[in-house]
Amino acid sequence: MKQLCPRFEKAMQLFSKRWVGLILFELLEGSKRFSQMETELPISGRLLSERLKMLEQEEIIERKVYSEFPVRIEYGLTSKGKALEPVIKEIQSWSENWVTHQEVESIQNEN
Amino acid sequence: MKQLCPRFEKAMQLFSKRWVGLILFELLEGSKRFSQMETELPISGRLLSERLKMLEQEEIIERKVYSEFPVRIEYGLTSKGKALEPVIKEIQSWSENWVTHQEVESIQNEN
DNA sequence: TTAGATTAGTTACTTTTAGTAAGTGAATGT
DNA sequence: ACATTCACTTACTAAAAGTAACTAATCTAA
Repeated sequence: MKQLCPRFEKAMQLFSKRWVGLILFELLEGSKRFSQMETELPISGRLLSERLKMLEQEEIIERKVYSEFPVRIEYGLTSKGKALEPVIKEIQSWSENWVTHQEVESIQNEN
Repeated sequence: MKQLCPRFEKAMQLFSKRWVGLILFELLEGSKRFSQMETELPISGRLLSERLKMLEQEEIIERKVYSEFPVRIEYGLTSKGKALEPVIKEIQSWSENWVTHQEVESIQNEN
């Protein structure tokens, strides 16, 4: 097996985990709370928690605890995370140009 | 659940399938044969076959049969596939700037 | 004419990851 | 003391990925 590019492989390993793209898309709008993301994305608490933990470990997002009542925890992008904006924008732009109406329908019927 | 952007969701659904990114990376260099990709990527025949079939259905790649001996089958990008180049380039650029040496080591120890 | 080589897959099986739904714990308000 | 809210966990089932051995079609050489 050839070595391609280890950094690219690592990046793809991250990016190709389900929901990571949508989570980053959300967080590019600004910091969000757990429950807010759970509502806005078609992802369960279990996986959201798992992904946030992983993205925090990768230093792509950071977790901030506000000791209010009820407790408020906000997730936001680090500079490493913000640096992913062009990637998300390119995917967005491709999807607007190339993903057809039909394809969008079929994804919706699944839910 | 909010509606985010259905086209973006569809694109991410594609992109977040394991190996899709690496397959596209490979094909941006030019058309490739099945066995060549199997050698160059850390992916098994079973999944490579599955992904190529799916990408063909999505009209991102096309399959060309050359009736030689032994039979030659080449996979290449369509214009929809080539339009993904900026996405791949942005991921590549991010990975060069932000993926550390350590992270690259850890991925290699897994194999 | 049959045995071997070559490419592009497929099948059967195990392991890992994702999805669902119900439950937990800390902090507070009534 | 009891209910409420948020941010998760846990236990379980379903789907996807990984592995290895096998197949079908075509030609070539003995």
